[in-house]
Amino acid sequence: MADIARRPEHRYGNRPTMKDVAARAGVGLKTVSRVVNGEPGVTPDTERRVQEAIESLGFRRNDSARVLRKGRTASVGLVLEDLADPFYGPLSRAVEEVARAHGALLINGSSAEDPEREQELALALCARRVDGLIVIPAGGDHRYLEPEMRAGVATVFVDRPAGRIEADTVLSDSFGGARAGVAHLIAHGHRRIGFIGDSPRIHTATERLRGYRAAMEDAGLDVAEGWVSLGPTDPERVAAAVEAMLSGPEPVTALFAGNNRVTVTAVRVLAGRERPVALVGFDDIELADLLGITVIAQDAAALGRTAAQRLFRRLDGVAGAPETTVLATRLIARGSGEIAPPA
Amino acid sequence: MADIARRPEHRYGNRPTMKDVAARAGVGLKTVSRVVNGEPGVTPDTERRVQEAIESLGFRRNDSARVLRKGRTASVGLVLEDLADPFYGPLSRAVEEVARAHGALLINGSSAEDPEREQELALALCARRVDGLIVIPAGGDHRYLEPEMRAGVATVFVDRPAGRIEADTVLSDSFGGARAGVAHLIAHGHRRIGFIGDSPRIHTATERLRGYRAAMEDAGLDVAEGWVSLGPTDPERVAAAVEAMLSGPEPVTALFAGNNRVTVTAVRVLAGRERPVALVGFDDIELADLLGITVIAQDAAALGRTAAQRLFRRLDGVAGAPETTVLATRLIARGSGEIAPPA
DNA sequence: ATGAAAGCGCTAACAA
DNA sequence: TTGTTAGCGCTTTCAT
Repeated sequence: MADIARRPEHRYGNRPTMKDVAARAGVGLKTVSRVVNGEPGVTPDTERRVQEAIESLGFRRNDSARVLRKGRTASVGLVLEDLADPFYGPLSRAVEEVARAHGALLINGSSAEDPEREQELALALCARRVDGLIVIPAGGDHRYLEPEMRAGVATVFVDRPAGRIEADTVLSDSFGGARAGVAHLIAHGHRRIGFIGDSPRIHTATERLRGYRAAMEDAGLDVAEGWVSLGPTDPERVAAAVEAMLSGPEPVTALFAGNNRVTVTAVRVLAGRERPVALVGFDDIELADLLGITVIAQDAAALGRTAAQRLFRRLDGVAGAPETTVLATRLIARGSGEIAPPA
Repeated sequence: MADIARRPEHRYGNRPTMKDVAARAGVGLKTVSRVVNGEPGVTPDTERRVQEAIESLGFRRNDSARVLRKGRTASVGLVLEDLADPFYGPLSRAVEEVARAHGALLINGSSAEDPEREQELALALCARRVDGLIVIPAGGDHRYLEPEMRAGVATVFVDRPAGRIEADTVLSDSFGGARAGVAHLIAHGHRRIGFIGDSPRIHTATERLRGYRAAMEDAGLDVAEGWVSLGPTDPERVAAAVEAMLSGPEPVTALFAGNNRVTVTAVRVLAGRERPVALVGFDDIELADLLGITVIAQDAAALGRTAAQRLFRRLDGVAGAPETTVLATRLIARGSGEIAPPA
């Protein structure tokens, strides 16, 4: 049986095809196709024979071939930063639900905040001919997607705007949210307020910083050197930044945390101090209510849902210039943001 | 130009194919294929001409067609319960990382704890000829996957075992973890301990209940009626269950929470009470350290990583009987589990 | 080094 | 009602 050993790798584990089913049922290929796809024009008797052949052979239609022929994959791609981040889980789930309502599957990938990996992922998804692409940008230049978009890949950017390219976009109001959060601290009597945010490469980080500065300026307050710290959001860096702002001759009496990771670390550091420090964080966190953390909440699911709806509207043929939607944020006062400065 | 209007829907937005590139570059189709795939046997000059044609046309290889021909999709499917659940985010991310290391993309779908939806999703993924499938079971009968597995779809079950079918499986030690958690409460003096868990349809829920009963029995303690409550984990149901166990003539002095959602609700309810009640929860939660919640932690990422590694080992041709791996859990004492019962 | 032809498994278009 | 033919865009095989 030498030929068995020499047989080429069984494709798909050597699964039966419509041709096999047709042979087994003693009908034509197209008849099988009709039965499999529930198309009319098959007598009940023929249909039964085909069904039997399908079951005895364990046939399942190969959607790869179908896709090739039909030209639509019924799948959309989502490139996000990190699926393990509690902010992106609900976002992804919301996209999935909309996709499902449109009969599409979701393929997602994490860029790990690496622009090259973002590009690699997005292009791999395009090569698989996803019908549409939702991208949470890691990089600042998305011209690499221009040929794809021109070729008909519907694309929507979420959470952060696209770089150097015009495209549909859905954002949260980072500027307005941060401004409101800082104004809230000011309203509670604070004058020396620190801002700790993500790397300035990230659009939301700079927008939130802009909101902070606007609120300070609105109140006629100066921002001293050392009150602003942007950078990676690993616990070590953030903890050091918090400590620095709380030490020295003119320590801040309140902190604005630029995102969920920063907030968590800030809460941990502040928990170990005797003198209370006010805190408002961007993004809501699980159990924040129990810890009394005041936050600027954005609705991750709404972000995903809105983006996916925009995507499918485009796929349904709605043309027109790219649109940007900005979703409002919401201040939730829970205690930490209402602590008064020391007298 | 009537024919333009009558042209069929442009496939893939009418993208250029290798044939187009070949015509443009004045070479044969196969030469383009060689350049695109970096195969040898092309002179630098020819290669340059092909590259130019590729760029000017905005060509990108259609992986759908490639897949059809090659028989491998370089993608794996993951069917989980809900991507928005903080437990599954890290699990999914871990699977993705392993897949990426093997050059594969991850397609994931949420079953929403609905067995029919699980099946629908899993079979849709099979129809797309994913190379492998990782399933977190929602249903209790996976015989529907038998033909697929026989046909060569590598399949691994995670977090909960497969129903009525033999398959590779990766689990956390729910029984042992719960037993250790309840023993911990007993060691701190509790005799009346309540258990609130997920629906008995879910394997981990019954396993954890079994662990609870074992620990009680080990200590020679009876389990009174009303101390055990299994069911949906929505906040209303859980809150009612907690209240019920804390009222009446013989209220429990400690609670074991069967999963992260139950723990969160339990903490909220207990926070509103004056008399302290001890609590140990299954699954770690963000900020649990700050709230002093004692938990039995399982490593979601390790679960995903282990399952994915098993999957790719199978895809690499490692045969053999299905194996079940059980990962250990870890008790993290933070205070809530060390509260003594009222004297 | 290069290309022509066959075919992956399916659907669209058109017979019969 | 049913079947036949011709591709979808690519890779494989085998010539040249």
